[in-house]
Amino acid sequence: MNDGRFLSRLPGAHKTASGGQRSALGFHFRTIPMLDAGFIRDNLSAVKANCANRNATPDLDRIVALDDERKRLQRVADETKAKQNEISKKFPSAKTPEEKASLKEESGKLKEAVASTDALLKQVQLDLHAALMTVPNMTHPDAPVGRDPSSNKVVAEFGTKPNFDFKAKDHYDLIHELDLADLEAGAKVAGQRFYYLKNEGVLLELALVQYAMQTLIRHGFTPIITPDVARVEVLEGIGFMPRDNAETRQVYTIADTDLCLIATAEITLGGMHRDQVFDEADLPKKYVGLSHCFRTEAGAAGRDTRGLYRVHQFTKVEMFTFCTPEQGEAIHEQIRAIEEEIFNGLGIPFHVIDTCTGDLGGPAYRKYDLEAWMPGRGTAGDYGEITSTSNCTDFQARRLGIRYRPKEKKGGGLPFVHTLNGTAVACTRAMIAILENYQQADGTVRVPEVLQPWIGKDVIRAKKG
RNA sequence: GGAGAGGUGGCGGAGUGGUCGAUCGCGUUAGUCUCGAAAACUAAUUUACCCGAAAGGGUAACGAGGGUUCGAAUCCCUCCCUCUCCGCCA
Repeated sequence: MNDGRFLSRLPGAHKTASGGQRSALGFHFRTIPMLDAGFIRDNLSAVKANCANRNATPDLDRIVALDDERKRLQRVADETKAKQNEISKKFPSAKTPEEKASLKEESGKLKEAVASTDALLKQVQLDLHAALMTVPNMTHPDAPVGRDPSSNKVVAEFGTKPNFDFKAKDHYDLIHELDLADLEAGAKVAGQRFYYLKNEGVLLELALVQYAMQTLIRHGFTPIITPDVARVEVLEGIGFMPRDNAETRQVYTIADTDLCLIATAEITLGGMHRDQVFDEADLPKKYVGLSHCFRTEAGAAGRDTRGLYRVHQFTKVEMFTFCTPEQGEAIHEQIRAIEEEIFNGLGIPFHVIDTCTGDLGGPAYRKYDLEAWMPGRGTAGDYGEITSTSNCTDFQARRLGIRYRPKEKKGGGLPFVHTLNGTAVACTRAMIAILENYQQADGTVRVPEVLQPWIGKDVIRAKKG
Protein backbone atom coordinates (compact mmCIF):
# COMPACT_ATOMS: atom_id res chain seq x y z
CA MET A 1 0.00 0.00 0.00
CA ASN A 2 1.05 3.50 -0.37
CA ASP A 3 2.10 4.37 3.12
CA GLY A 4 1.93 8.02 2.31
CA ARG A 5 5.40 8.51 3.64
CA PHE A 6 7.48 11.16 2.09
CA LEU A 7 10.40 13.27 2.88
CA SER A 8 10.11 16.66 4.33
CA ARG A 9 12.02 18.76 6.73
CA LEU A 10 12.10 17.73 10.33
CA PRO A 11 11.66 20.34 12.98
CA GLY A 12 15.09 20.97 14.37
CA ALA A 13 15.26 20.73 18.11
CA HIS A 14 13.16 18.28 19.97
CA LYS A 15 13.70 16.49 23.19
CA THR A 16 14.48 12.84 23.05
CA ALA A 17 13.28 10.06 25.24
CA SER A 18 16.44 8.04 25.35
CA GLY A 19 19.04 6.58 23.06
CA GLY A 20 19.58 7.94 19.61
CA GLN A 21 22.73 9.20 18.10
CA ARG A 22 25.03 11.24 20.21
CA SER A 23 27.19 13.98 18.90
CA ALA A 24 30.39 15.15 20.46
CA LEU A 25 28.30 17.82 22.15
CA GLY A 26 26.26 15.34 24.01
CA PHE A 27 23.39 16.56 21.94
CA HIS A 28 21.00 13.87 20.88
CA PHE A 29 19.57 13.49 17.47
CA ARG A 30 16.36 11.66 17.52
CA THR A 31 17.29 10.21 14.21
CA ILE A 32 20.10 10.28 11.74
CA PRO A 33 19.52 10.30 8.03
CA MET A 34 19.99 7.50 5.55
CA LEU A 35 22.92 9.00 3.78
CA ASP A 36 25.68 10.57 5.75
CA ALA A 37 27.40 13.67 4.55
CA GLY A 38 30.61 11.76 3.84
CA PHE A 39 28.82 9.45 1.45
CA ILE A 40 27.18 12.39 -0.28
CA ARG A 41 30.51 14.19 -0.58
CA ASP A 42 32.19 11.14 -2.09
CA ASN A 43 29.33 10.32 -4.44
CA LEU A 44 27.92 13.73 -5.17
CA SER A 45 27.01 13.25 -8.82
CA ALA A 46 25.46 9.83 -8.21
CA VAL A 47 23.40 11.15 -5.32
CA LYS A 48 22.27 14.12 -7.40
CA ALA A 49 21.19 11.86 -10.24
CA ASN A 50 19.36 9.60 -7.81
CA CYS A 51 17.49 12.50 -6.27
CA ALA A 52 16.45 13.71 -9.71
CA ASN A 53 15.09 10.25 -10.54
CA ARG A 54 13.16 10.24 -7.30
CA ASN A 55 11.58 13.68 -7.68
CA ALA A 56 13.49 14.85 -4.61
CA THR A 57 15.25 18.18 -4.45
CA PRO A 58 17.56 18.31 -1.44
CA ASP A 59 20.29 20.96 -1.45
CA LEU A 60 23.26 18.63 -1.64
CA ASP A 61 25.89 21.32 -2.10
CA ARG A 62 24.68 23.01 1.05
CA ILE A 63 24.95 19.70 2.86
CA VAL A 64 28.60 19.36 1.91
CA ALA A 65 29.26 22.95 2.98
CA LEU A 66 27.51 22.44 6.30
CA ASP A 67 29.52 19.30 6.87
CA ASP A 68 32.74 21.21 6.27
CA GLU A 69 31.68 23.79 8.81
CA ARG A 70 30.67 21.09 11.26
CA LYS A 71 34.11 19.51 11.09
CA ARG A 72 35.85 22.83 11.50
CA LEU A 73 33.84 23.77 14.57
CA GLN A 74 34.26 20.34 16.03
CA ARG A 75 38.01 20.62 15.78
CA VAL A 76 38.02 24.04 17.40
CA ALA A 77 35.79 22.84 20.24
CA ASP A 78 37.83 19.70 20.83
CA GLU A 79 41.09 21.59 20.97
CA THR A 80 39.71 24.10 23.43
CA LYS A 81 38.33 21.37 25.63
CA ALA A 82 41.71 19.61 25.57
CA LYS A 83 43.31 22.75 26.94
CA GLN A 84 40.66 23.01 29.60
CA ASN A 85 41.28 19.43 30.67
CA GLU A 86 44.98 20.16 31.02
CA ILE A 87 44.26 23.02 33.36
CA SER A 88 42.02 20.86 35.49
CA LYS A 89 44.77 18.31 35.81
CA LYS A 90 47.19 20.93 37.08
CA PHE A 91 44.81 22.04 39.77
CA PRO A 92 45.51 19.43 42.48
CA SER A 93 49.25 20.21 42.37
CA ALA A 94 48.71 23.97 42.62
CA LYS A 95 50.01 25.03 45.99
CA THR A 96 49.31 28.69 46.50
CA PRO A 97 45.96 30.51 46.31
CA GLU A 98 47.46 32.71 43.61
CA GLU A 99 48.27 29.72 41.43
CA LYS A 100 44.75 28.41 41.88
CA ALA A 101 43.18 31.73 41.07
CA SER A 102 45.13 32.05 37.87
CA LEU A 103 44.17 28.55 36.81
CA LYS A 104 40.54 29.36 37.50
CA GLU A 105 40.73 32.49 35.44
CA GLU A 106 42.34 30.73 32.49
CA SER A 107 39.77 27.99 32.64
CA GLY A 108 36.97 30.51 32.81
CA LYS A 109 38.04 32.09 29.55
CA LEU A 110 38.25 28.71 27.83
CA LYS A 111 34.86 27.86 29.20
CA GLU A 112 33.33 30.83 27.44
CA ALA A 113 35.09 29.92 24.22
CA VAL A 114 33.79 26.38 24.44
CA ALA A 115 30.27 27.56 25.12
CA SER A 116 30.15 29.81 22.07
CA THR A 117 31.75 27.25 19.78
CA ASP A 118 29.41 24.56 21.03
CA ALA A 119 26.41 26.77 20.37
CA LEU A 120 27.53 27.33 16.79
CA LEU A 121 28.32 23.66 16.35
CA LYS A 122 24.96 22.64 17.67
CA GLN A 123 23.17 24.90 15.21
CA VAL A 124 25.23 23.62 12.30
CA GLN A 125 24.51 20.05 13.34
CA LEU A 126 20.81 20.80 13.47
CA ASP A 127 20.86 22.42 10.06
CA LEU A 128 22.90 19.61 8.60
CA HIS A 129 20.65 17.02 10.14
CA ALA A 130 17.53 18.70 8.85
CA ALA A 131 19.05 18.93 5.39
CA LEU A 132 20.12 15.30 5.40
CA MET A 133 16.65 14.18 6.38
CA THR A 134 15.39 15.36 3.02
CA VAL A 135 17.68 13.03 1.10
CA PRO A 136 15.98 9.82 -0.04
CA ASN A 137 17.61 6.42 -0.10
CA MET A 138 19.72 5.37 -3.05
CA THR A 139 18.03 3.14 -5.60
CA HIS A 140 18.58 -0.39 -6.80
CA PRO A 141 20.21 -0.25 -10.24
CA ASP A 142 17.51 -2.50 -11.71
CA ALA A 143 14.56 -0.45 -10.45
CA PRO A 144 12.76 1.19 -13.35
CA VAL A 145 13.48 4.88 -13.75
CA GLY A 146 10.48 7.15 -14.15
CA ARG A 147 8.65 10.08 -12.64
CA ASP A 148 5.28 8.56 -11.81
CA PRO A 149 3.43 5.25 -11.48
CA SER A 150 3.04 4.96 -15.25
CA SER A 151 6.69 3.89 -15.29
CA ASN A 152 6.12 1.02 -12.87
CA LYS A 153 6.96 -2.27 -14.50
CA VAL A 154 4.94 -5.48 -14.37
CA VAL A 155 7.52 -8.17 -13.70
CA ALA A 156 5.32 -11.24 -13.14
CA GLU A 157 1.74 -12.42 -13.46
CA PHE A 158 0.03 -15.22 -11.61
CA GLY A 159 -3.36 -16.93 -11.77
CA THR A 160 -6.17 -16.52 -14.23
CA LYS A 161 -8.73 -13.78 -14.16
CA PRO A 162 -12.21 -15.25 -13.64
CA ASN A 163 -14.39 -15.34 -16.69
CA PHE A 164 -17.85 -14.65 -15.32
CA ASP A 165 -20.93 -15.29 -17.45
CA PHE A 166 -22.74 -12.74 -15.34
CA LYS A 167 -22.16 -9.14 -14.36
CA ALA A 168 -19.54 -9.09 -11.61
CA LYS A 169 -20.54 -7.31 -8.44
CA ASP A 170 -18.11 -5.23 -6.49
CA HIS A 171 -17.25 -6.09 -2.91
CA TYR A 172 -19.47 -3.30 -1.61
CA ASP A 173 -22.58 -4.99 -2.96
CA LEU A 174 -21.41 -8.43 -1.90
CA ILE A 175 -20.74 -7.24 1.63
CA HIS A 176 -24.22 -5.82 1.92
CA GLU A 177 -26.04 -8.70 0.30
CA LEU A 178 -24.20 -11.27 2.39
CA ASP A 179 -24.20 -9.11 5.52
CA LEU A 180 -20.46 -9.30 6.04
CA ALA A 181 -19.88 -5.75 7.26
CA ASP A 182 -21.76 -2.70 8.39
CA LEU A 183 -20.30 0.47 6.95
CA GLU A 184 -23.18 2.67 8.06
CA ALA A 185 -22.70 1.70 11.69
CA GLY A 186 -18.98 2.31 11.32
CA ALA A 187 -19.65 5.81 10.04
CA LYS A 188 -22.16 6.50 12.79
CA VAL A 189 -19.84 5.45 15.57
CA ALA A 190 -16.35 6.31 14.33
CA GLY A 191 -16.86 8.20 11.11
CA GLN A 192 -16.61 7.75 7.38
CA ARG A 193 -14.19 4.98 6.32
CA PHE A 194 -14.68 2.96 9.49
CA TYR A 195 -16.62 -0.29 9.47
CA TYR A 196 -17.89 -3.18 11.49
CA LEU A 197 -17.15 -6.68 10.25
CA LYS A 198 -19.97 -9.17 10.72
CA ASN A 199 -20.65 -12.86 10.30
CA GLU A 200 -18.32 -14.51 7.77
CA GLY A 201 -16.60 -11.15 7.41
CA VAL A 202 -15.24 -11.69 10.90
CA LEU A 203 -14.32 -15.29 10.19
CA LEU A 204 -12.67 -14.27 6.96
CA GLU A 205 -10.43 -11.78 8.72
CA LEU A 206 -9.49 -14.25 11.43
CA ALA A 207 -8.89 -16.96 8.85
CA LEU A 208 -6.65 -14.70 6.79
CA VAL A 209 -4.63 -13.86 9.88
CA GLN A 210 -4.24 -17.53 10.76
CA TYR A 211 -3.39 -18.51 7.20
CA ALA A 212 -0.76 -15.80 6.92
CA MET A 213 0.73 -16.49 10.34
CA GLN A 214 0.93 -20.23 9.77
CA THR A 215 2.55 -19.71 6.39
CA LEU A 216 5.17 -17.36 7.81
CA ILE A 217 5.89 -19.55 10.79
CA ARG A 218 6.54 -22.35 8.34
CA HIS A 219 9.10 -20.08 6.69
CA GLY A 220 10.88 -19.57 9.97
CA PHE A 221 9.51 -16.16 10.90
CA THR A 222 8.94 -15.40 14.58
CA PRO A 223 5.31 -14.46 15.22
CA ILE A 224 4.69 -11.22 17.10
CA ILE A 225 1.69 -9.19 18.13
CA THR A 226 2.82 -5.59 18.44
CA PRO A 227 1.46 -2.51 20.15
CA ASP A 228 -0.94 -0.51 17.98
CA VAL A 229 0.70 2.74 19.09
CA ALA A 230 4.28 3.96 18.93
CA ARG A 231 6.31 7.01 19.80
CA VAL A 232 6.77 9.79 17.32
CA GLU A 233 10.50 9.18 17.04
CA VAL A 234 9.97 5.57 16.08
CA LEU A 235 7.61 6.65 13.32
CA GLU A 236 10.25 9.07 12.11
CA GLY A 237 12.89 6.38 12.23
CA ILE A 238 10.83 4.21 9.95
CA GLY A 239 10.31 7.11 7.57
CA PHE A 240 6.94 8.55 8.51
CA MET A 241 6.46 12.23 9.15
CA PRO A 242 4.13 12.45 12.15
CA ARG A 243 5.09 16.07 12.77
CA ASP A 244 3.64 17.24 9.52
CA ASN A 245 0.65 19.48 9.80
CA ALA A 246 -2.74 17.94 10.20
CA GLU A 247 -3.70 18.38 6.54
CA THR A 248 -0.86 16.26 5.22
CA ARG A 249 -0.11 13.96 8.12
CA GLN A 250 -0.72 10.31 7.30
CA VAL A 251 -0.97 9.03 10.86
CA TYR A 252 -3.18 9.76 13.81
CA THR A 253 -1.49 11.34 16.78
CA ILE A 254 -2.78 10.85 20.28
CA ALA A 255 -3.54 14.14 22.01
CA ASP A 256 -1.36 15.11 24.99
CA THR A 257 1.15 12.34 24.32
CA ASP A 258 4.07 11.71 21.97
CA LEU A 259 2.30 8.65 20.62
CA CYS A 260 0.73 7.85 17.29
CA LEU A 261 -1.57 5.10 16.15
CA ILE A 262 0.60 2.96 13.94
CA ALA A 263 -0.02 2.89 10.21
CA THR A 264 1.61 -0.52 9.89
CA ALA A 265 3.36 -3.03 12.13
CA GLU A 266 6.49 -2.15 10.18
CA ILE A 267 6.75 0.71 12.63
CA THR A 268 6.58 -1.36 15.78
CA LEU A 269 8.57 -4.28 14.40
CA GLY A 270 11.31 -2.01 13.14
CA GLY A 271 11.34 -0.06 16.38
CA MET A 272 11.54 -3.22 18.46
CA HIS A 273 15.35 -3.33 18.25
CA ARG A 274 16.16 0.36 18.13
CA ASP A 275 19.54 1.35 19.60
CA GLN A 276 20.66 -2.25 19.66
CA VAL A 277 23.71 -4.00 18.32
CA PHE A 278 23.21 -7.50 16.89
CA ASP A 279 25.85 -10.15 16.59
CA GLU A 280 26.23 -11.02 12.94
CA ALA A 281 25.57 -14.66 13.82
CA ASP A 282 22.08 -13.70 15.00
CA LEU A 283 21.14 -12.23 11.63
CA PRO A 284 18.89 -12.37 9.82
CA LYS A 285 16.10 -11.78 12.33
CA LYS A 286 12.77 -12.50 10.71
CA TYR A 287 9.51 -11.44 12.29
CA VAL A 288 5.90 -11.64 11.29
CA GLY A 289 3.77 -9.17 13.17
CA LEU A 290 0.04 -8.72 13.60
CA SER A 291 -1.40 -5.31 14.28
CA HIS A 292 -4.17 -2.95 13.50
CA CYS A 293 -3.20 -0.18 11.13
CA PHE A 294 -4.58 3.34 11.26
CA ARG A 295 -4.31 5.81 8.43
CA THR A 296 -5.74 9.27 8.09
CA GLU A 297 -5.74 8.94 4.30
CA ALA A 298 -4.99 12.63 4.08
CA GLY A 299 -4.91 13.64 0.46
CA ALA A 300 -7.17 10.78 -0.57
CA ALA A 301 -10.40 12.71 -0.18
CA GLY A 302 -12.98 11.45 -2.61
CA ARG A 303 -10.88 8.51 -3.78
CA ASP A 304 -12.00 4.91 -3.27
CA THR A 305 -14.84 5.99 -1.05
CA ARG A 306 -16.92 2.90 -1.74
CA GLY A 307 -16.55 -0.06 0.57
CA LEU A 308 -13.46 -1.36 2.31
CA TYR A 309 -10.75 -0.48 -0.19
CA ARG A 310 -9.47 2.63 1.54
CA VAL A 311 -10.32 2.69 5.23
CA HIS A 312 -8.94 4.34 8.33
CA GLN A 313 -8.42 1.11 10.23
CA PHE A 314 -7.57 -2.40 9.13
CA THR A 315 -5.82 -5.50 10.33
CA LYS A 316 -2.55 -6.54 8.77
CA VAL A 317 0.03 -9.29 9.06
CA GLU A 318 3.41 -7.83 8.23
CA MET A 319 6.85 -9.33 7.64
CA PHE A 320 9.94 -7.53 8.87
CA THR A 321 13.57 -8.59 8.82
CA PHE A 322 16.86 -7.25 10.12
CA CYS A 323 19.84 -8.54 8.19
CA THR A 324 23.33 -7.84 6.91
CA PRO A 325 23.79 -5.84 3.73
CA GLU A 326 24.87 -9.01 1.96
CA GLN A 327 21.66 -10.81 2.88
CA GLY A 328 19.29 -8.00 1.93
CA GLU A 329 18.58 -8.65 -1.72
CA ALA A 330 18.03 -12.37 -1.31
CA ILE A 331 15.66 -11.74 1.56
CA HIS A 332 13.76 -9.19 -0.49
CA GLU A 333 13.24 -11.83 -3.16
CA GLN A 334 12.23 -14.31 -0.47
CA ILE A 335 9.64 -11.95 0.96
CA ARG A 336 8.25 -11.33 -2.49
CA ALA A 337 8.12 -15.10 -3.10
CA ILE A 338 6.22 -15.58 0.16
CA GLU A 339 3.71 -12.92 -0.81
CA GLU A 340 3.25 -14.71 -4.13
CA GLU A 341 2.86 -18.00 -2.32
CA ILE A 342 0.20 -16.58 -0.03
CA PHE A 343 -1.92 -15.16 -2.83
CA ASN A 344 -1.40 -18.11 -5.13
CA GLY A 345 -2.56 -20.21 -2.21
CA LEU A 346 -5.67 -18.07 -1.93
CA GLY A 347 -6.31 -18.50 -5.64
CA ILE A 348 -6.28 -14.79 -6.41
CA PRO A 349 -5.04 -13.61 -9.80
CA PHE A 350 -2.40 -10.92 -9.40
CA HIS A 351 0.64 -9.36 -10.92
CA VAL A 352 3.84 -8.02 -9.44
CA ILE A 353 5.04 -4.47 -9.95
CA ASP A 354 8.63 -3.28 -9.75
CA THR A 355 8.10 0.26 -8.48
CA CYS A 356 9.78 3.03 -10.42
CA THR A 357 12.12 5.60 -8.90
CA GLY A 358 9.60 8.44 -8.81
CA ASP A 359 7.07 6.30 -6.94
CA LEU A 360 9.39 4.80 -4.31
CA GLY A 361 9.02 7.07 -1.29
CA GLY A 362 11.99 7.97 0.87
CA PRO A 363 13.14 4.81 2.63
CA ALA A 364 12.87 2.19 -0.12
CA TYR A 365 15.86 1.11 -2.16
CA ARG A 366 13.58 -1.15 -4.14
CA LYS A 367 9.91 -1.98 -3.82
CA TYR A 368 7.64 -4.65 -5.26
CA ASP A 369 3.88 -4.41 -5.05
CA LEU A 370 1.44 -7.23 -5.60
CA GLU A 371 -1.71 -6.01 -7.28
CA ALA A 372 -4.70 -8.33 -7.27
CA TRP A 373 -7.24 -8.50 -9.99
CA MET A 374 -10.49 -7.18 -8.56
CA PRO A 375 -13.37 -7.91 -10.97
CA GLY A 376 -15.68 -5.38 -9.34
CA ARG A 377 -13.20 -2.53 -9.33
CA GLY A 378 -13.77 0.26 -11.84
CA THR A 379 -16.09 -0.34 -14.72
CA ALA A 380 -14.81 -3.73 -15.87
CA GLY A 381 -12.45 -4.82 -13.17
CA ASP A 382 -9.04 -3.44 -12.32
CA TYR A 383 -5.92 -4.22 -10.37
CA GLY A 384 -5.70 -3.05 -6.77
CA GLU A 385 -2.69 -3.09 -4.51
CA ILE A 386 -2.72 -5.88 -1.94
CA THR A 387 0.86 -6.07 -0.71
CA SER A 388 4.08 -4.15 -0.84
CA THR A 389 7.61 -5.18 0.02
CA SER A 390 10.52 -2.81 0.39
CA ASN A 391 14.23 -3.23 0.82
CA CYS A 392 15.13 -0.16 2.86
CA THR A 393 18.84 -1.03 3.11
CA ASP A 394 20.24 0.94 6.07
CA PHE A 395 17.88 3.92 5.75
CA GLN A 396 15.73 2.94 8.71
CA ALA A 397 18.56 1.31 10.67
CA ARG A 398 20.52 4.56 10.66
CA ARG A 399 17.58 6.48 11.98
CA LEU A 400 16.81 3.87 14.62
CA GLY A 401 20.43 3.18 15.58
CA ILE A 402 20.42 -0.54 14.77
CA ARG A 403 23.86 -1.98 14.09
CA TYR A 404 25.57 -5.34 14.06
CA ARG A 405 28.94 -6.64 15.15
CA PRO A 406 30.57 -8.34 12.16
CA LYS A 407 32.29 -11.69 12.61
CA GLU A 408 35.43 -10.25 11.10
CA LYS A 409 35.95 -6.87 12.62
CA LYS A 410 36.95 -4.55 9.86
CA GLY A 411 37.70 -1.47 11.90
CA GLY A 412 36.04 1.87 11.44
CA GLY A 413 32.92 1.40 13.51
CA LEU A 414 29.92 -0.86 13.53
CA PRO A 415 27.89 -1.20 10.34
CA PHE A 416 24.16 -0.67 10.26
CA VAL A 417 21.82 -3.57 9.60
CA HIS A 418 19.57 -3.58 6.60
CA THR A 419 15.82 -3.73 7.09
CA LEU A 420 13.14 -5.14 4.82
CA ASN A 421 9.42 -5.30 5.17
CA GLY A 422 6.55 -6.80 3.30
CA THR A 423 2.83 -7.30 3.66
CA ALA A 424 1.76 -10.85 4.31
CA VAL A 425 -1.94 -10.08 4.34
CA ALA A 426 -3.76 -6.77 4.64
CA CYS A 427 -7.14 -8.13 5.63
CA THR A 428 -9.53 -5.70 4.00
CA ARG A 429 -7.78 -5.66 0.66
CA ALA A 430 -7.42 -9.44 0.65
CA MET A 431 -11.09 -9.74 1.54
CA ILE A 432 -12.06 -7.57 -1.41
CA ALA A 433 -9.99 -9.71 -3.76
CA ILE A 434 -11.52 -12.90 -2.40
CA LEU A 435 -15.13 -11.73 -2.48
CA GLU A 436 -14.92 -10.35 -5.98
CA ASN A 437 -13.00 -13.26 -7.50
CA TYR A 438 -14.90 -16.03 -5.73
CA GLN A 439 -18.42 -14.70 -6.37
CA GLN A 440 -20.88 -16.88 -8.23
CA ALA A 441 -23.86 -16.26 -10.46
CA ASP A 442 -26.32 -16.98 -7.65
CA GLY A 443 -24.85 -14.24 -5.47
CA THR A 444 -22.97 -16.57 -3.16
CA VAL A 445 -19.22 -16.52 -2.61
CA ARG A 446 -17.07 -19.62 -2.44
CA VAL A 447 -14.50 -19.77 0.36
CA PRO A 448 -10.90 -20.31 -0.76
CA GLU A 449 -9.91 -23.84 0.12
CA VAL A 450 -7.01 -22.84 2.33
CA LEU A 451 -9.33 -20.76 4.53
CA GLN A 452 -12.08 -23.32 4.90
CA PRO A 453 -10.63 -25.00 8.00
CA TRP A 454 -10.95 -21.72 9.90
CA ILE A 455 -14.28 -20.65 8.46
CA GLY A 456 -15.99 -23.98 8.69
CA LYS A 457 -17.88 -23.73 5.41
CA ASP A 458 -17.14 -23.59 1.73
CA VAL A 459 -19.76 -21.11 0.59
CA ILE A 460 -20.95 -17.82 2.01
CA ARG A 461 -24.65 -17.28 1.41
CA ALA A 462 -27.10 -14.50 2.08
CA LYS A 463 -28.74 -14.69 5.48
CA LYS A 464 -32.41 -15.59 5.65
CA GLY A 465 -35.01 -12.96 6.33
C1' G B 1 -3.28 5.92 40.33
C1' G B 2 -0.33 5.48 45.50
C1' A B 3 4.31 3.91 48.09
C1' G B 4 9.25 2.14 47.80
C1' A B 5 13.82 0.55 45.20
C1' G B 6 16.72 1.10 41.07
C1' G B 7 18.85 2.57 35.92
C1' U B 8 26.95 1.87 35.00
C1' G B 9 30.42 -1.69 29.24
C1' G B 10 27.38 -8.20 25.61
C1' C B 11 25.56 -9.94 30.82
C1' G B 12 26.24 -9.65 36.25
C1' G B 13 28.05 -6.17 39.49
C1' A B 14 31.80 -2.39 42.04
C1' G B 15 32.57 2.57 42.24
C1' U B 16 29.89 9.03 46.50
C1' G B 17 34.24 15.05 43.57
C1' G B 18 40.39 14.61 40.42
C1' U B 19 45.14 9.43 39.26
C1' C B 20 37.74 6.35 36.47
C1' G B 21 36.06 4.97 30.04
C1' A B 22 35.52 3.11 34.76
C1' U B 23 37.86 -2.75 39.97
C1' C B 24 36.10 -7.59 39.47
C1' G B 25 33.30 -11.94 37.71
C1' C B 26 30.92 -14.19 33.44
C1' G B 27 30.79 -14.31 28.30
C1' U B 28 33.32 -13.71 23.57
C1' U B 29 37.92 -13.87 20.50
C1' A B 30 43.06 -15.31 19.82
C1' G B 31 47.33 -17.98 21.65
C1' U B 32 49.70 -21.90 24.85
C1' C B 33 48.74 -26.98 26.25
C1' U B 34 46.11 -31.45 23.72
C1' C B 35 45.47 -36.55 18.69
C1' G B 36 41.07 -33.42 19.47
C1' A B 37 37.94 -31.30 23.16
C1' A B 38 37.40 -29.76 28.21
C1' A B 39 40.11 -27.61 32.09
C1' A B 40 44.06 -24.42 33.15
C1' C B 41 47.18 -20.39 31.80
C1' U B 42 48.28 -15.80 28.73
C1' A B 43 46.39 -11.81 25.99
C1' A B 44 42.58 -8.96 23.69
C1' U B 45 37.57 -7.27 24.16
C1' U B 46 32.34 -0.16 24.65
C1' U B 47 30.85 3.39 21.18
C1' A B 48 30.46 7.98 18.33
C1' C B 49 32.89 12.08 16.24
C1' C B 50 37.49 15.04 14.83
C1' C B 51 42.87 15.12 13.04
C1' G B 52 46.10 11.50 10.48
C1' A B 53 48.22 7.66 4.49
C1' A B 54 49.21 4.86 8.75
C1' A B 55 51.08 4.42 13.47
C1' G B 56 48.83 7.20 16.62
C1' G B 57 46.56 11.55 18.91
C1' G B 58 42.17 14.49 20.57
C1' U B 59 36.92 15.13 22.23
C1' A B 60 32.50 13.13 24.17
C1' A B 61 29.24 9.37 26.50
C1' C B 62 28.01 5.77 33.29
C1' G B 63 19.01 6.34 31.44
C1' A B 64 17.97 11.65 29.12
C1' G B 65 18.22 17.02 29.67
C1' G B 66 19.93 21.03 32.60
C1' G B 67 22.79 23.06 36.94
C1' U B 68 26.93 23.57 40.74
C1' U B 69 32.50 23.13 40.29
C1' C B 70 39.02 24.58 38.02
C1' G B 71 37.21 19.37 37.71
C1' A B 72 31.01 15.19 37.98
C1' A B 73 29.48 8.15 37.04
C1' U B 74 29.84 10.52 41.97
C1' C B 75 26.45 16.70 44.40
C1' C B 76 21.56 19.52 42.91
C1' C B 77 17.02 20.06 39.67
C1' U B 78 13.63 18.20 35.82
C1' C B 79 12.05 14.28 32.87
C1' C B 80 11.97 9.11 31.09
C1' C B 81 12.19 4.01 32.02
C1' U B 82 12.45 -0.68 34.95
C1' C B 83 11.36 -3.62 39.27
C1' U B 84 8.54 -4.65 44.02
C1' C B 85 4.18 -3.84 46.97
C1' C B 86 -0.85 -1.64 47.22
C1' G B 87 -5.26 0.02 44.55
C1' C B 88 -8.16 -0.53 40.06
C1' C B 89 -9.28 -3.46 36.03
C1' A B 90 -9.98 -7.11 30.78
